Amino acid sequence: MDKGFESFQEVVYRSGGRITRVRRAILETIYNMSGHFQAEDLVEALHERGHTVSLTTLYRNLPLLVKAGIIRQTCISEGGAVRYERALGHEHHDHLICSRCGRKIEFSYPAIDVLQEEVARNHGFVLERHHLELIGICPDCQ
Amino acid sequence: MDKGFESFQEVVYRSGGRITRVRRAILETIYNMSGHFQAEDLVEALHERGHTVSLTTLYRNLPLLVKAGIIRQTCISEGGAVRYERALGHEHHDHLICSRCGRKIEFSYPAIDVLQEEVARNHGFVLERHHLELIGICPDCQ
DNA sequence: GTGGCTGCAAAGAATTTGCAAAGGG
DNA sequence: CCCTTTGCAAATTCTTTGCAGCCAC
Repeated sequence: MDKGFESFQEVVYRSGGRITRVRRAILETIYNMSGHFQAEDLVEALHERGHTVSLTTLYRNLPLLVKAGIIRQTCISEGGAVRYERALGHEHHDHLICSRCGRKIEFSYPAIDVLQEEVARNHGFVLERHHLELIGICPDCQ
Repeated sequence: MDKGFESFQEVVYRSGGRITRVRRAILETIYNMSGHFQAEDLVEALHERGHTVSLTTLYRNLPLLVKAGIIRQTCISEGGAVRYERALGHEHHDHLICSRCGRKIEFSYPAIDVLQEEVARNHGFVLERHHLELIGICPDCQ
């Protein structure tokens, strides 16, 4: 819980920034977000919790939140806005996505990660992260 | 070569459309594209080959080209425009991306595909396609 | 010929930037 | 107190739509 605040604080201070009421509110609201969200969803969630934050401010803070490891961008290919998901306390995972109903299932499969490391090593890369998205038809839609 | 024309023609006709000079030009230009490109790159390439095609028309044709399997959307997470790559005569592959210099390396690793099939099966999904992106630091940037 | 296609200009959606006022340390 | 942050409005960027004329079949 506090872990996120500290790393955010560190990122902010290190870039000459300050911890403000708005930033605290954003952080707190993100802790209570689940699933994928875009900038506008987050503003809405903030409003529901009684905080008034503009979209502009949010857009300015998102990069800091990513850098602090509080959220991460997802690679879900749905046209339009950039999607994020909580990263803190939410292990890395990949997605199975139904192309008919859009249902998203999170999974992780260590054996795949091992092979990815292998590919990276073969090319001399030091792997930082990955995005894997499996698109298909879910049982209900078949 | 002609294979692409035929499948495009089929998609166009099946939706009550017509094969026009502009569509032929787009198709021909895509055959000569390499790597990733966005709508604007394609218009430029068309101009260089002496064809005048508007961005509007291109945007209207991209979905048809995707449906015909001529191009596919890539999942490269760089903010901004949607990226495509040639699909025809260009086997499915995944990407290794350097987070420092942006270099992109294509690879394919059948063993990973096998495991992906396994994951999908475990969840009752029928797999249609996938996107895999490995982000790390390339040998030159280390 | 008729109905789809094209280009232009204008509308839209998501994100960014300029600026003056508010607020953190 | 100084300098960052904020919110508003306006600007940008990418994409979509409306409409009149053009063109494929």
